[in-house]
Amino acid sequence: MSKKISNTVIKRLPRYYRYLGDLLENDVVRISSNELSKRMDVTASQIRQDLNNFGGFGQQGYGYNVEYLYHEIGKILGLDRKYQVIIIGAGNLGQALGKYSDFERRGFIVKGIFDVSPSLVGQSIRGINIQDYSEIKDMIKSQNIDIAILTTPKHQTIQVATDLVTYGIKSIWNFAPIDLKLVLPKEINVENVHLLDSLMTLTYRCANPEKD
Amino acid sequence: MSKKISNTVIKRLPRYYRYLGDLLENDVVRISSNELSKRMDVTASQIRQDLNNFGGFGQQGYGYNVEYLYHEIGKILGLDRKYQVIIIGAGNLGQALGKYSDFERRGFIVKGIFDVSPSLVGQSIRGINIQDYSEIKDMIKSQNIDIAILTTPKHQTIQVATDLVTYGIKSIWNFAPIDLKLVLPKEINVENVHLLDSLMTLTYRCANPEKD
DNA sequence: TAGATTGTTAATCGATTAACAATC
DNA sequence: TAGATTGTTAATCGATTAACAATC
Repeated sequence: MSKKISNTVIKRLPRYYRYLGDLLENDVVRISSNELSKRMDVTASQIRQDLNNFGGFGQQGYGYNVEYLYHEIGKILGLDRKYQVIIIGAGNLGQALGKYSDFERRGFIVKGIFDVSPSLVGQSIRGINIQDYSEIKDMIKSQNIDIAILTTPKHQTIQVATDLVTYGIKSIWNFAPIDLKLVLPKEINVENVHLLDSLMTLTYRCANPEKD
Repeated sequence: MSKKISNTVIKRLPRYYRYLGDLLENDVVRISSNELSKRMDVTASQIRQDLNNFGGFGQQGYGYNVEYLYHEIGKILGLDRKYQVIIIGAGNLGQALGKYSDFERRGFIVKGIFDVSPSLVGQSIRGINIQDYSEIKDMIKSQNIDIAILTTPKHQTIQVATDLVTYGIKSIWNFAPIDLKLVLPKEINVENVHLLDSLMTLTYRCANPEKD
């Protein structure tokens, strides 16, 4: 299938998906790129260009059917299936993600939570036992884990990620302040959430307000 | 002071800051754009262009002094001061952020955590009492709060954000799946962390692996 | 001084926007 | 059919990379 989709486009897809989901909730049946562009504050041209990377989902003179487009983008994003995930690192963030029921609703099933700390192992998060890190290999092999969520301390993260890849993990959602992509084989999918980086762009704006 | 800095550049600054911090920890005294470019996997040209948006921090024939550049970027990012923050929404994520001590180390001081749920109000997170949402106005007025962290449910978020702005909040770190920027006055700083959006770019890559 | 490396200008590349013919 | 709106090509804009003179 055709040419490479640019990263900028891919990163916009979840936002389209979110807006279409809202429209669907509000029983909106059809929408034109122009109307959507006003709501989302992007150009209609960009919406049409973005969508046409994946196919012609609209109809001249009519616009887009909201429900159809929503589901099509969902398919493009891989949301037409469930994902088995594990969480590595049962600290504050790991526990919070484990408890976050929105993930489950979206088809992300937390099959295990792992840590090395004896004080955490054995505790239960939403009915999921925190297991010792040493058991992770078995879990990955036996349970067909799709995604590993990393909330490990910075300096252990590279080792953990390398292990996981050895055990067969193909996709990592990484919360540690490390650029894993640079140390893992390039076919491994890595998506980073760098919370402090995000917060720093906010403090940048505090320190450098727009002058108008 | 001079021309507008583009968003793409601003978003790269925390990453530079992170790498320089690592170098500093490892007692590296000087670094050239070329060497840094290899470590970070960006072009040396881009590093020099980015930095020169803010001034000439290097020296021909020598490169950049790591400690100096680290602190200069810190200042640009507004990290040369403390920030008083409050967290609104004491659910899993709000609590995790409240407990996250790395923020404190970076100068973000959690002055209060707020929720509407009677079962949460009165509980204590790292010595900080969860207060009823109705007390938020006083807190903002009396304590000079710089940043509000929003981990509220989707459908309450716009109302909460609007209130906060009325009470004087200028900067919002938003975890709710809503584009606040579109509903708030444009001088309010908003930085979003859309966790599900991020996860969806990962599932996109699961569903559409690179062919080589 | 000679070598190294920046700061900065110019060239290239990619992403966004505009325009419009195709078509429902 | 006439009006609306897409899909798509062409034009513009901005961001990245290359090149090199300035200079430490």
